[in-house]
Amino acid sequence: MVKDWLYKKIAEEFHGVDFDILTPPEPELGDYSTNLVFALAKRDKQNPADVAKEVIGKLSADRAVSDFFQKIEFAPPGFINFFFNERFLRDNLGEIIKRGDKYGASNLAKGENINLEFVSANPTGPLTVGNARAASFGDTLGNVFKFAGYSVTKEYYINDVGVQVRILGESVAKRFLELKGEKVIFGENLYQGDYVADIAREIQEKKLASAIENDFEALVDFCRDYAVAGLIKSAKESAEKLGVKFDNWFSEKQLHDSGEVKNILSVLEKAGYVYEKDGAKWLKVSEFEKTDDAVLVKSDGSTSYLMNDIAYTNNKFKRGFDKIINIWGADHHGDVARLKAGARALGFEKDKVEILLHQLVLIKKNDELQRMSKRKGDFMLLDDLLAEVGKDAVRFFFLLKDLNTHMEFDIDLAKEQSRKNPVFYIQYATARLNGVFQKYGGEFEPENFCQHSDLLTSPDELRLLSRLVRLPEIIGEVSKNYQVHSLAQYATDLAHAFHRFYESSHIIQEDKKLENARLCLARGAQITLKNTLALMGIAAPEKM
RNA sequence: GUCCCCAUAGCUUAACGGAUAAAGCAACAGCCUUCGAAGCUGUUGAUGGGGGUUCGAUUCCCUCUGGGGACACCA
Repeated sequence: MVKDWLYKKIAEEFHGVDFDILTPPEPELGDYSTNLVFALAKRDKQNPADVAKEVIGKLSADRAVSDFFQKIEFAPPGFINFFFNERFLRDNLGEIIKRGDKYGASNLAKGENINLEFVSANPTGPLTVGNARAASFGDTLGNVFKFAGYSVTKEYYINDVGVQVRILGESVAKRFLELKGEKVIFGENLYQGDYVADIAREIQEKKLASAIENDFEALVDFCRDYAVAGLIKSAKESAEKLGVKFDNWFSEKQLHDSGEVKNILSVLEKAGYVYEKDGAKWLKVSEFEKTDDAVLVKSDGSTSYLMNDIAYTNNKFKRGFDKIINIWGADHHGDVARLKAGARALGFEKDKVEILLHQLVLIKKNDELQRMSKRKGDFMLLDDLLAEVGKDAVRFFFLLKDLNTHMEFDIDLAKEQSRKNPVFYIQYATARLNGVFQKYGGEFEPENFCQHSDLLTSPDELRLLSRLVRLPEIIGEVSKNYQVHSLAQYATDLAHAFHRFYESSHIIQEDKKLENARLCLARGAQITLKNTLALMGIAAPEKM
């Protein structure tokens, strides 16, 4: 990656100074830029122009620098701008075509093993629109990790133990009894959604519970297990419709059955991080984080969510992961410090557990915001949205935005705007590219076609070439800063550069050498776009 | 009451502390006898209020206002 290379180069020449490699606001100003001169001028109390002259002189003398850049110039008040060497851009084009669907991939991470957990919605209802944000983001981040050379497991944690699923079981059981004509009190604390009654009807129609229908507790247990199994299956199907495939569905139940929860509790106790108060056992969170201590074992003897999650975290490390990353909704913000404290109490290093929070998706209805609540049965199903809008538009809609963006999801607006979703702007570029090669008809032969790439000299051709260089750099950055939306921004930028090229430069034409050169560029753009879209889990259609 | 997040163009969003704040949609004006006009070019238009730090602040700090979220022996 040129950007990293340039940074290291400058850092070598001028140590002890803080600087950054930036992208200039206008392409005309160059491909990279550095603010090094601001720092140097201040430190040495010198005029920026003089400092810049010296810096440029030093860098230009370096052969490797001039291989990458043909022009390096000072821009007041204190920037130095770098312009790609056209020869480098053409060489890079050859590299893209050679690497094909591997362009952008690297083994920088050397196989470091990451467990990426996301969505993990309680199996007490179907996936909703709110889950689509974490799903789109997590899946794409995982793809980027893999491309950057990490070994990644995408994981979904199933809370199939505890109060919530027990309430689900009770809800289904009562609907079941209702169907049999019994009068039941269906409290507000039960799950109100229609899907509960659907499951109950299924149980009745298949006569699955006839042996236990007079034993309420047994009925609840059965309904719970039956409903959870069905809802997990439905979550899998919904996720797959969104193009998300998890590598592992991890059941909380197995943590209890295997005795791991108890083991980890005693490990924590032996390490001295647990104390008793008010009949409960508490974790000394405050030894690690500026937060209150939290309960591990409730006074009724059952373990808390936190305790289970600490055992789960331990289980992940036991499976050999070097790093674990959880993507949680912002409503779990308060739990971040507690889980991290638990991991550290077990002796895991601070930065081995990372938790990314995304702001919640709010549903707007009748001009009123409301959180989607599974309990109240008040939500929009992911499946319904996908049926209306389509996978690609849904994914891109979420991927364009920073995780900290608070989103108001107006369903009618989403439907209306789906037609002008920016994803089609990008997909239209892939369709146009396909059209070009179809029109050309012949085989694409890189050896012959790309030997004329020095004919690519127009501003639009060079701009497109310089965009293509960026993909490996974006992937490297996203794999470190998790700013997945910059990949989506890049895709838009790339499509724009292509559309401009396409409009200004006719590809199929009389001059066969120029035609070859432009076909070569078109192929490079096609590969880069396809790879970018593939990372986002979005199709690159040949026709629209 | 305490803590976290957010406020940028009419709308949805970008901008590792850097240059004239960038895109899409909407509006307006142009561009199809050649590869797909779902495109291209141009115009209008924005950093919630007040302080501070800095050579430089949308970005960092304080404060006010307005929104979202969390403050359980629920998960």
